[in-house]
Amino acid sequence: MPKKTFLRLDEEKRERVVRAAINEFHENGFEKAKIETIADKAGVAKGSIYQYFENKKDLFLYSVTWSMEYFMKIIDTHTPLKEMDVFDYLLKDTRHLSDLAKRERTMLLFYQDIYSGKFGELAESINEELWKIGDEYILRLIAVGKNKGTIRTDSDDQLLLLFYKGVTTQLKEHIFGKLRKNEFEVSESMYEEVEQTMQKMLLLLKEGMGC
Amino acid sequence: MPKKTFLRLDEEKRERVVRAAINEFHENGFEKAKIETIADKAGVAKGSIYQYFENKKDLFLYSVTWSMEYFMKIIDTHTPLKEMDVFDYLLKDTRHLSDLAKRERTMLLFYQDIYSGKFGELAESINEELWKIGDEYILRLIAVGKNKGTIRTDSDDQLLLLFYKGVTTQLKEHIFGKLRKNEFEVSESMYEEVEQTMQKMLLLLKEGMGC
Amino acid sequence: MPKKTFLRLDEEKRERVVRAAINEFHENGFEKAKIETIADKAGVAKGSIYQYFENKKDLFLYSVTWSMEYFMKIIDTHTPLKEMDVFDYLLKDTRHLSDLAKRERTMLLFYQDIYSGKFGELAESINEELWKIGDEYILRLIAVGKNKGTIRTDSDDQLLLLFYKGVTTQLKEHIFGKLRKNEFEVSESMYEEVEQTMQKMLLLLKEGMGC
Amino acid sequence: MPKKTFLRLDEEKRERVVRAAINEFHENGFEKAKIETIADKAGVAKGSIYQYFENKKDLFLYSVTWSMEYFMKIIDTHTPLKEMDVFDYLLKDTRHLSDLAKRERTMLLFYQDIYSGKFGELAESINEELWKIGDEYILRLIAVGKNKGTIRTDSDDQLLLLFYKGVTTQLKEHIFGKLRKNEFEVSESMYEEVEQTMQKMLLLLKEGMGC
DNA sequence: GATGAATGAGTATTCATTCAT
DNA sequence: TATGAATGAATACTCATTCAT
Repeated sequence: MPKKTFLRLDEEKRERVVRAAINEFHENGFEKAKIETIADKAGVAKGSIYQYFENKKDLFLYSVTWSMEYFMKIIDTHTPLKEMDVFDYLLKDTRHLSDLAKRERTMLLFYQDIYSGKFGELAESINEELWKIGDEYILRLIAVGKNKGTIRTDSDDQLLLLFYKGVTTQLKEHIFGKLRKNEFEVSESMYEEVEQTMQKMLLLLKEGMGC
Repeated sequence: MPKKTFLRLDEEKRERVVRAAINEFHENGFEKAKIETIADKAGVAKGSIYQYFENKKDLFLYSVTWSMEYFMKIIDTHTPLKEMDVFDYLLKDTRHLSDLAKRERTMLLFYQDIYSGKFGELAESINEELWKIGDEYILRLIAVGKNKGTIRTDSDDQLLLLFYKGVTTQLKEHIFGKLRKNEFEVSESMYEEVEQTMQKMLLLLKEGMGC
Repeated sequence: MPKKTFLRLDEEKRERVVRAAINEFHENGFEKAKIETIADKAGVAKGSIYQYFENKKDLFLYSVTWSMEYFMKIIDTHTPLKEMDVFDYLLKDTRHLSDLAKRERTMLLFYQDIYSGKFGELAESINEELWKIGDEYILRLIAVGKNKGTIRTDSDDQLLLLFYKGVTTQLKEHIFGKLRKNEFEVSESMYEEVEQTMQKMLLLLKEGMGC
Repeated sequence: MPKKTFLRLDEEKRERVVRAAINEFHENGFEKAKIETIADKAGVAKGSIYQYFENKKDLFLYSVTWSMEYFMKIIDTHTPLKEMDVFDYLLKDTRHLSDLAKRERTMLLFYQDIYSGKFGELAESINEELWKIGDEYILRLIAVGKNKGTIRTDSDDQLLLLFYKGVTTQLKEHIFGKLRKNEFEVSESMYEEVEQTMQKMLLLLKEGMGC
């Protein structure tokens, strides 16, 4: 809900402002984030921020929305929905992560903050919607898998979703943690290691850990 | 790292203070939590808090430690480590959750806040340790499982840990969410539903989702 | 002291701007009155206001002057100075009040604000002049009355002025208060009541309250 | 509605704070009055003001109440209600004004600000009560006068009240204006002049201006 | 040890005014 | 001339922390 003034600004400036906000919110959290710092980072006057947004919270909420839409667009581009396998999707999606992490590190970290509930009730409403969208996407993949015969049909979709999300979320966080440790510089050896982990995890996902 | 003064206090008062702190930190987050409110909730003077702890952060850190130790004790009591199966452990652990949720709701919610990274870098150091302890516990269970032949041996322990944690974490959150919705009042029918979900998830954990 | 630009505007626009200003200043006082709101109310751009007036104060001062001149014109029209009796004047003037209150409520309220000193030193200079003009008017009526023999001659004019103003001001405020309570809808019965109050007050003015 | 903290303070400090507030509010009006300045004038820290009062408005309202009660007390002391004549009351009251003006100039000016409606809706509720109390006082005097036969009985009390207030208010303002011009230094000659004005006005009050 | 009054650094927000288009 | 985006000075209010009693 930015003000009209903000919407009339040219794209470049708008992006500068939002990225500055995202950066500050990620670094300091909502409470400690300073509007002045955001303004400085964006190269505008403090007062201008208030011509663009109602208040700090408004700016924050917009930043959340913006970053989410940003990723949606990217994901849409890279993972053409139709007829994909859940398992392939995982591979593609996870591989894509390291690319993104390099180019849009801060935004990705911010996204993680939101996702992990760091901002608490602040981002809650938006966050819930985010979850729903993601869930529906996966549910469709599951349906496809059942049809194709790659996914067991004796388990209901919601449960499979839970299972899938649990495993993949953990995997992504694991990989992301590794990237962070290397400051997002991916060496060849590490790339292979990650690739192997993914493959193995995929196996567990398919076959389970029992015997 | 409370001051000596605090340690000399009688148990009951100490607990009152910590619980007040936990309550406030959970409700408002670190930044917005007010020392005065904590003091009021605990029925002591604001100044007294500063005779017990160095500062707000100190009190927070102690609250984190305290709540973790509190749960450790309980878990230790309820799940005697030796010779247990990972899968049985999951059932026991998860069932135990609803009991706890009723008796120690706030503290459990606080624990979740910590675990989910809501307090960011603040609780990080402590959090990491927590993770390690939990991980080691599960790793031992995995080793036991491999020995007994209930867990596949062609996957390395770290990967199995990742897999196990992903699934169980998600499951616990799912169940916890349900409890929260019902304001932690567990009906018989709901109990059965949860029980079933657990059983099914256990199956997926063992056999995987593929076919 | 508006700028030339303002004076070149067509009458209608000028009036729109001043009335918007009067409205805003009456509703919120000088400090809290917002230039932007005035601009909006007048249907012009905020920047335009600064092309018309030096600053907020300038606009305010002009609004004061404008409203005063507005009333002067009306009073002049309705109460032809010559040869009128002070007492008749009071009746005419007071009766006129309810008419005005209906047509130009806000402006009248604004006028009252000025008169009662609500704007403090801001309107002081202008206010003083206003007083002088009003006083001279009444002094002339008093002189006429003394000549005609309707006013006692053993009291000096300044004192009589003081006396007259005290009584009439109070009366007007009383009547105005009544009007306001009825939201300026004058019923027949109320009209008569007011009329009687005026007549009785007139008697006291003439004969005093002693016996 | 000051906070408990304020009420626990010793009298001297409380008075220092209120007087500082009155001073600042009178000099700059509500909007432009600075809490920091008030704190400085009172010799306390800015933050302390907020331990004493909820906010600026709270402090203001208390200042109004305080000053009104202050004058009530004084008036009560100086003008023993019983059996006094309205006309004598006027003389006593008015004479008393110059005394007060010297000793408690600022507070008297503040009182005038309130009375004249300078603070608008802010002081309205309190102001109305003030009016009522004052009115009742005078109404009683009028009743006494009618009984004694010093006041005409063919006019109803409310009207007489209106009349009396109109004249006396004007007179007081006139005298106060003179005092202000002389910076509240009363010379002997001026004293006599004022005394005469009062006597003459009293005559008009009794006998009216007609003949 | 307990208390709660005192302190002041820190910050979100407002809005008159300027100025480029 | 009209517009509305940009600016930053100004200020109420919060709250962790200190300290005298």
